[in-house]
Amino acid sequence: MRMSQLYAPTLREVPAEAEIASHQLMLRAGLIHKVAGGIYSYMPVGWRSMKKIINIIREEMDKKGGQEMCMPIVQPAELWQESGRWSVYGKELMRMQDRHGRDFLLAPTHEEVITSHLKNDVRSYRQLPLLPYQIQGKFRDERRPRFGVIRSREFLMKDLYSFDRDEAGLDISYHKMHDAYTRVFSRCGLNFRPVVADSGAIGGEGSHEFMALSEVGESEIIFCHGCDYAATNEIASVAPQPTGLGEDMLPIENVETPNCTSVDDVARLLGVTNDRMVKTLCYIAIYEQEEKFVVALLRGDRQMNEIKLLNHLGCLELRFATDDEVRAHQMAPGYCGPVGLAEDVYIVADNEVPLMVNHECGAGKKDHHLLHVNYQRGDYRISETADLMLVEKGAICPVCGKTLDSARGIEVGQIFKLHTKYSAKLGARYVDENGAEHDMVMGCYGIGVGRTMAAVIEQHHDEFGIIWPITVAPYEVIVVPVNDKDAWLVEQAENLYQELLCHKVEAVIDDRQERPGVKFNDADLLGFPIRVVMGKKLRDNGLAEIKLRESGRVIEVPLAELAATVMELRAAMFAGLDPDK
RNA sequence: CGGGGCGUAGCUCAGUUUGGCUAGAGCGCUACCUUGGGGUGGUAGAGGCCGCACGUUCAAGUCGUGUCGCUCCGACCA
Repeated sequence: MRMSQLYAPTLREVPAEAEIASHQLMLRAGLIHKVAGGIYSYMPVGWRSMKKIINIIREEMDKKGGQEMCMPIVQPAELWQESGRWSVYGKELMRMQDRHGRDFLLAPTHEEVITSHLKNDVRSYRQLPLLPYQIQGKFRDERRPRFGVIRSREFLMKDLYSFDRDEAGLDISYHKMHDAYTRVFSRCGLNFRPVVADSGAIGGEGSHEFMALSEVGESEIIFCHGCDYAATNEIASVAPQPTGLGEDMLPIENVETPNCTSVDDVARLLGVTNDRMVKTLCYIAIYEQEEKFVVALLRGDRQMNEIKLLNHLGCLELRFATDDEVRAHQMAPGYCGPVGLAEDVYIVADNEVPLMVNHECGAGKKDHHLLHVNYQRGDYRISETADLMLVEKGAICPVCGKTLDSARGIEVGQIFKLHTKYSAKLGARYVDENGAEHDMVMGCYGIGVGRTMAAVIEQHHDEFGIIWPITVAPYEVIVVPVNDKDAWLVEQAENLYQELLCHKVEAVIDDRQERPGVKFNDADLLGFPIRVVMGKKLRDNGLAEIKLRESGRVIEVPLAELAATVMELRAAMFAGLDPDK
């Protein structure tokens, strides 16, 4: 490609709308254009990089027995009514009607369609397992699109679905995908980590997210330095650390605590630390048919993980109870406590709470708290205990007992075990060797392609621009003749360029009538892994200069060895990102 | 969805407080000259529904109402 012809609308200044480096660079390098909020075009240079990522994914999926296909993004509501998601999925699901007034949607994911195909096409265990996949656009009407292509509404995703005859088969498929994902992200040059995850609205048990480590990531991950434990903070658990262990149980005291409605205030007034308190949170759990008042108990210094609570309750939504709703259950807002609550109130406690000795808590009466409360003595009732706390840095690893650390990550992929959630609803069954019918056992496995590209840039850039790993670089080499008035120099550059093309090297020649500084800056911005500069030194000493974008290393090479050297360097870069080497 | 900020040239932004000539700058773009190893210097140009609508006024980029869009924080989310 000739730089003079390349459709790469680069920007010298940083567009005002972009906050993070990858978004700014994608805009500045002309990789993407915004069409509407959360909706982007991939421009030619950006799309070349996307195609590289797609090909890597495709190769790894095919290696594991995946079979590529393509499903529609516009789907009829009936399918989603059958699976139950038409009513469950919220406003994120883009719904619409056709000219006849029939309901359709823009697919945010494709479980329904693929499952309905398998239902029609697969009868026998002999046809399983099957691993169909596609690389398709998806649409989710995000409340708040952000960070360019990282959280967009329309996005490109690879989604593979596994269909097995039983759980053992699912385990095999799941492990295949875990391995494939590790290879995909390694080849893309990402610093990533698979972590145990919540399976969210898609449902099912067993899930890993693949996190590209980055400070601008939207997810927090909790991991252990002492062992392999790593999980999203949505699901991370810890070893319980109840306070007061070994103390004698003291009699309950009712004390006045005027105007102290927060844990901090009360603890300060009583002269205890927050971890000696139990906080009582009142929620309204919203189910499809009903609403339920829920009291949740947590050690005073912990934060509630509402995702855990929501999953535990099995409800659709969760909100704080209003002051009136709290009063309706014989409690005072700001002074709630579990002691003396009516029998019909559902009380769920974090695992730590029932083990705590002599804790303080609200008295259920305005301006009063109770001291030395003990569940084990029967001071109050708990309906159920569960893991409810939000795990933070510094907590204790549930596996090895060491201290946990935290980091932020961009979620570039996720794998789920769906089990029979969709096959049962949609009737995707097969007959085994004994003639018995079973639901197929499913898994689903997604990779955000655009997000992966953004994560690569987020991890590989400097103040001058993008530093592409060669495996996903739009072009591999740029040839820069320094002086376009020097015919001999231009000719040498052309020769090299043609020779590289002959060897299937993806090369660009900067044939623009620009100052060297302009060419160098654009080369840095666009992030070509290898830059060849031909200038004065070539004329005077017969030496061209090769500069590597990543290390900044400069090598001076005689003209005769130039092409061979470029190809060696290129091969070494590929080898460095090959998980088999 | 709640709260804040912003919509003026392709991009970054002045101008709006206190309404008043023909709406500005830098970058980019076009032509020519100059320069030729890190965004060279110069000359001449092109480029604007001042987001949209309605209203107030002799007069609106500037004031009011509405609306659309963008953005940040929060809530939420495979």
